[in-house]
Amino acid sequence: MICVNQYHTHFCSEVSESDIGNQVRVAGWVENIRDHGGIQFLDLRDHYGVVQVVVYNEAMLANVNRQCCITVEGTVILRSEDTINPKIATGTIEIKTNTLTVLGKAPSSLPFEIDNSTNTKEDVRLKYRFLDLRNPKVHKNIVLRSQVISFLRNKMSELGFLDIQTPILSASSPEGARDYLIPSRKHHGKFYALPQAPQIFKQLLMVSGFDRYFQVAPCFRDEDARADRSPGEFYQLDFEMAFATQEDVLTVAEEVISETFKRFSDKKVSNAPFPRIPYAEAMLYYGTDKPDLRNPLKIVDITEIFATTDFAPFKNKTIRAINVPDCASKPKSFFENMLKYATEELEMMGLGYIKVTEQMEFLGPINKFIPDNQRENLIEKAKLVPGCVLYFIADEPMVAAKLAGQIRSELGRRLNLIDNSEFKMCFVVDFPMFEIDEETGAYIFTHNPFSMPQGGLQALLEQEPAEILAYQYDIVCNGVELSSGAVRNHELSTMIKAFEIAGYTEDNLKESFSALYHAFQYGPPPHAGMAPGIDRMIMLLTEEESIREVIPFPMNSNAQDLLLGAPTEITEQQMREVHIKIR
RNA sequence: GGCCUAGUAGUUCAGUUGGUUAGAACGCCAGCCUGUCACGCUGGAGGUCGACGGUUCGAGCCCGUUCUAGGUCGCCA
Repeated sequence: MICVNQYHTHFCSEVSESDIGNQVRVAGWVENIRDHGGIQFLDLRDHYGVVQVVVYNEAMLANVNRQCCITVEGTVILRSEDTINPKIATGTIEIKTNTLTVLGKAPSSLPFEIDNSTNTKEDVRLKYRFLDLRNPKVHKNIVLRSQVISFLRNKMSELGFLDIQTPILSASSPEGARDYLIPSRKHHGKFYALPQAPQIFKQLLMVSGFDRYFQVAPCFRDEDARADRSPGEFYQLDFEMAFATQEDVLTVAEEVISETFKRFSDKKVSNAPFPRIPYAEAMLYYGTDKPDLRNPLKIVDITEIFATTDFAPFKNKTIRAINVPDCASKPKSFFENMLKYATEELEMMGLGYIKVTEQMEFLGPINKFIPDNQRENLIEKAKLVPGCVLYFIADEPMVAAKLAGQIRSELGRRLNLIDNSEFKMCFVVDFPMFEIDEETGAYIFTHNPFSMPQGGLQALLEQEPAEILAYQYDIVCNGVELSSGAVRNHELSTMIKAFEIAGYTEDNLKESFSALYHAFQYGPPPHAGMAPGIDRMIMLLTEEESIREVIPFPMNSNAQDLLLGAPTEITEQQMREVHIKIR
């Protein structure tokens, strides 16, 4: 693979015992210099690896600093037994330098230690990202990213999907995130927008008769960053299938996702088929729509046990409970700390619990509020066994569900119940189509106005909107939402009705989504798709906590590119051309 | 926009109750060193303690304002 030229005959990683006695040339960056007086050792690193270079003439190192770029010509020699370095792949040999040429100088003082760059303040790293990326650990993440994307592309092609590019300069969409806008020069006062996702275009491709589409799609959203959310732009494996059901999409997704995770990780990965968990069950058992299935704890609803209670915190509340096995013997501090977490972090009024003794007696202040005629029922419902602890969470229905979910996660963390050596996947399905806006009391789309309601037009006509489910699904890995997708609503009449429920007229629809509205009059096929987030996948594979660790040139959390300085000011002339004035 | 945390040497950090000349490690510079691989040894340079204002005899430390960064809530159909 190497291109033999004046710079190198071998990559640093390639020089081996089979080259002993031969003249070789290697090129790379000086990682370290150890000067012993009369003899100097250089660690020379390129993209592929590291090799030790020996210099017997100090004058050769006149302009050589760490991280400068050099090429070295020399003889490969075997290291003596006692000087072998088992820590590096080329540790049995070294290169005795004949000539050393500096190809690119570097200053003697660097902004940070390359080896340790990941511990440096992020703004400094990002300003010198080109140096940060020389850190083997950071470098490796980008290599992995490339390999994962290449694997995904091959896999999708293998499954018959066509890689089709959709426009980057596109139109602003009325729903969803804030758009990145680009002023038009030729059309005074008008703007392009960068796509938040290729949603409309991929649906149009389905109408165009392409059966299976995919794209490693850049998506742009002008929203604030999070540790796992890049500001500005991110990549999705966007795909869509014509004449497809929800199951068809899930089958493709679980094959692609499980194979990718297996290929690029040593961890145990869920085999297909992944569990399909209805949204309502996810909220009940896990208290979240992105359950971490590595956590064995499950939430149970015991509202009926306390139906007649006078205990004020439980009265007329939804009550959820979490059975924690082998927990009764935990020290007092464990329970105190959990209470502290509940009251301080979650702002709960309290966190009741009972301990179950060997004799199946209940200990704890909540005990006296459990009606005697419900004790057997509670044991059965919550599957109580000797030595377990049952935590109680009482509140309004949705609040109780979410708090129970947070308590469940925290218990999992504190009790080390999470097996970090596996990737556990699931699909969360059957999301509700509509929800009630807390401020206005009106129905709004829960997720996506393009989803097909389960039961179609008839359901929209006959059912209570809050009861209607959508063919809408998420893929979740270890509690991280990897993507969402849906069977799309391709029937204009159904779409009109759905928009009507959400308070929009047919004219609104026609105006906001004119392309779809127009195209769907010309024989749209049923279609469905999904868009797993590629950056998130790579984060999971590399176990990085920040998405910026897996993006070559990320923006900082304030949406600035510290290398190029974006966003930058532009000239008066540029502004005039696009008819923009800054106030 | 709200909240939390942080900001001290090039980097990572320590800095006691407010009290002498603000320290350490790594890096850098000079010297010594022919087998190191986190080389070693000796010496040295390097600081607007984020900024501004206040309290005080005296502020890195206390108070106020502000800026920057990271996290988080809102937001992300």
